[in-house]
Amino acid sequence: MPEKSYDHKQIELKWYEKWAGEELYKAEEDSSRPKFYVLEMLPYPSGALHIGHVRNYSIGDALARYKWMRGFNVLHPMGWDAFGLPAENAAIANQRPPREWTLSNIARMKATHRRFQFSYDWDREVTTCEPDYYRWNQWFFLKMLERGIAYRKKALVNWCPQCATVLANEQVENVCCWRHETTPVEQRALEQWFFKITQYADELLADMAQLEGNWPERVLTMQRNWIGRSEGTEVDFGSEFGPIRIFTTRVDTIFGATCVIVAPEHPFVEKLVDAAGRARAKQMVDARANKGPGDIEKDGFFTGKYAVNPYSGERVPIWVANFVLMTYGTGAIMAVPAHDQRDFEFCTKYRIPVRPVIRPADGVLDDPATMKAAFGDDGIVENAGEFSGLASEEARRRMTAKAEREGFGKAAVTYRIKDWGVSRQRYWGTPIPVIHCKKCGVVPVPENELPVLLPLNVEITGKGRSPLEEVPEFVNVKCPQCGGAARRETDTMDTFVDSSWYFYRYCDPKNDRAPYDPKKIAYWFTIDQYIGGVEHAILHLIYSRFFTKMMRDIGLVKNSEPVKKLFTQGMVIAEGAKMSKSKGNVVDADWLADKFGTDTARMFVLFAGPPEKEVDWRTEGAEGIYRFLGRVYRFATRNIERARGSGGPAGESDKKILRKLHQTVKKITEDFESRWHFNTSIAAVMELVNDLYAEEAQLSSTVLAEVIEKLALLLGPFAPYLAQELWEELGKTGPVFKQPWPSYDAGLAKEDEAEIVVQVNGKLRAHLSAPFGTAQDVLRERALNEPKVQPFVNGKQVVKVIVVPDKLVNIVVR
RNA sequence: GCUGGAGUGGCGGAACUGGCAGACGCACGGGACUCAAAAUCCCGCGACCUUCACUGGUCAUGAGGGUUCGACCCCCUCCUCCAGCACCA
Repeated sequence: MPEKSYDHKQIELKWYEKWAGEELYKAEEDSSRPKFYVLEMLPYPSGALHIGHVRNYSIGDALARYKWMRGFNVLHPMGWDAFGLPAENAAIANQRPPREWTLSNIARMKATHRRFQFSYDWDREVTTCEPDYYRWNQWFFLKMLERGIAYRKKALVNWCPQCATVLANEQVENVCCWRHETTPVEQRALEQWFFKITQYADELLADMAQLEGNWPERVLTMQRNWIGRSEGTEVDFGSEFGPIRIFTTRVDTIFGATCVIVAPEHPFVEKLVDAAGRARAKQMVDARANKGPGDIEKDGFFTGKYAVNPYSGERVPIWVANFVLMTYGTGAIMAVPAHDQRDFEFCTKYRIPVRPVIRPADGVLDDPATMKAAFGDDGIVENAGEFSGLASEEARRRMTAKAEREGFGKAAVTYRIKDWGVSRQRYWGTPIPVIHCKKCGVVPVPENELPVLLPLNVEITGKGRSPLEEVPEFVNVKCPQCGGAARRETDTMDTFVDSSWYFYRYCDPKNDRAPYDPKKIAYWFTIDQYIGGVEHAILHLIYSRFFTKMMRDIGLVKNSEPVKKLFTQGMVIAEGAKMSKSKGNVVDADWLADKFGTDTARMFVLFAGPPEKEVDWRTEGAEGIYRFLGRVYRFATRNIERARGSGGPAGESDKKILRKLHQTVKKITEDFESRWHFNTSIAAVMELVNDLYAEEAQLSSTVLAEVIEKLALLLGPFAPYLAQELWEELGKTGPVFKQPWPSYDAGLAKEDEAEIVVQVNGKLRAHLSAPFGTAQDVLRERALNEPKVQPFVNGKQVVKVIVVPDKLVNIVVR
């Protein structure tokens, strides 16, 4: 029974070929609904694979295999595999585009767009550009257009000069493009397509209540901040040019308002100031657009005009200032320097009076002459006419009521979230299915003409116009309504549109009449467990919640939320930078899989740390995993003959190993059920194998057989190829991960005797072992008589002895 | 600035409910096997003190304080790092 050396290449290739094309995970609809797990692995048209995906994949894959072995019928929607497994779930694999189509497209994008990183062997089947997705994205777009959820308007939008495209607000980080972190975005006024996500702002917020506890708190916090709901009051300040409407959450402070400030982009600026003033305002807008990360100095000027406070009748100056945003509230504010820190800073700079009108419940009004900072808390309103003496909250209520009664204002809710700009001037992405006709206006492409596909003969110039504009066959069309000459829309959709609903398509991937059959969705949804990266907390995860609500309103789905439980794995960091698709840093994972095999690569990624934590990517430790797998393989192969025999000594070693084995099964089972800390699961298997090496010679055939079999099963989720190979070596057939997960015997896992720790004043002094359930006073006596304890107790007074049954004795002396 | 999260050996990380701090792995050192090397197998590996040695002890979980018989874990104050948001009225 010579051992075999571990040849990962030969093993993995063998099973790769055997499994190719097989539907290994096949979920069927049955009376007990299977679990629905989704890994965030998107069939982006641009979907390149990166290490973050590899990690995500490894976590989800191990988990899905485990669930599968537990008898859960897991729908595990992987159409392709990061580490060289064949398409494992043909049941859900997307219907692929014709191969030639895909390859020519890729070749073209590769050739013309160097920035675009491809890291994967495209000759293997990889989901890339999907006419299927285009079709249904377009279908949804038309439905949204009908309902006014998709609309077009001229708007100030974020423009990345490097990408030469428009970006959504969500894709702007630190005023720079998410793909070019040092390139500030510009503001441009362009005709753009939008999705009215603001219509769902309230619901997106309210429904978070049902996600509480099932989604990571930080994701919910981020979404809450992003939606940014605040309740307040809109108030019209009168002026000779008509009312200037401001928004405030603190109308109770309005008697302290000493000026009105409008944003430099505010439409009133035109009327309020002369050409010089307009130039100055323009300057402010530009300065803000070009500012780098960090603060800009507060800056403003007086317009020379005044507005009237409708509550007090007081005339206050109107200013223009750079810190007031056109994109929030009404684009105009009242400045209450005494009770808002920003206003305080601004007004002190320009010597605008500070007038306190709120005092703490048990204090007095601040003295403006000595104030160092604004008093921003609620309190008691003073010097406010009929409202004097009221608490802030009550004052707000009554003041708002008065505004409504007298028609100069109203209660209002403002959101930070803005409508989702989906227009992109990129080549890849779903073409927006509308036609512009001089006579008929915007005409939707008729449903039976979908999908509108991308032309292949394009040149990608990066010049700031969609490359599609340069393709006359694509652009010049007949108007579907009047038949006259018309132009096809050349903007393509943000790829986040694809990712907003792709998991619905998993449930019905071959449907060619609709994106999916609502009955199938009703069966599968809501997703039980979604696994993805934190980096999508506010992009993808808000968009897909919005899409679900939109689809529900169209009558396609019944659920209001797409995902019941969310798990966000930590990002992969390398040399201080996060690994992401847009940077194309993919080499390491491939290199790892190539050098040590996919089993080692997958297991190493899992061993690197707990999955919710960030990991610093370094490959030094991978050899340890490779060594470990080799140890397992050699142990199994050299003992396989012995394991087939019978009998042998049933000695101490047997007992010890059996106990360790059952403890290991218990530990890994628990890790899978609760924490998903696979790093400790793997450590546990390593411990078991270390013990096996120590006891190897003394083991009986029976125990060897049990141990090798369970080892194969335990390794199934982490190292599927090796596990399968061991399974075959054992003379068993069929895929190892279709075997039931091994059970453990709690009795066997238990130690014979409890090991009791003896402490003196909390310091460890001795160990003793005693049968489980030994009486407290017996433990107490034994501990006190322990020789190693004597020197610390002698000559001292024993004050107290604490006994924790089966665990510990602590002797307190003085 | 605000909101989350985290600080444990040379490194990644364990310690799950307040009960043996450093599991497991990497790196490193030593030994066995070998003509030799690789591979493999075995042993050691927080710091300091003590002992010829066996051993024994002290200090250690970012810093300081508190609660407790007992604190990496709970509470207070502070520091540092990471992430998200950042003039949101």
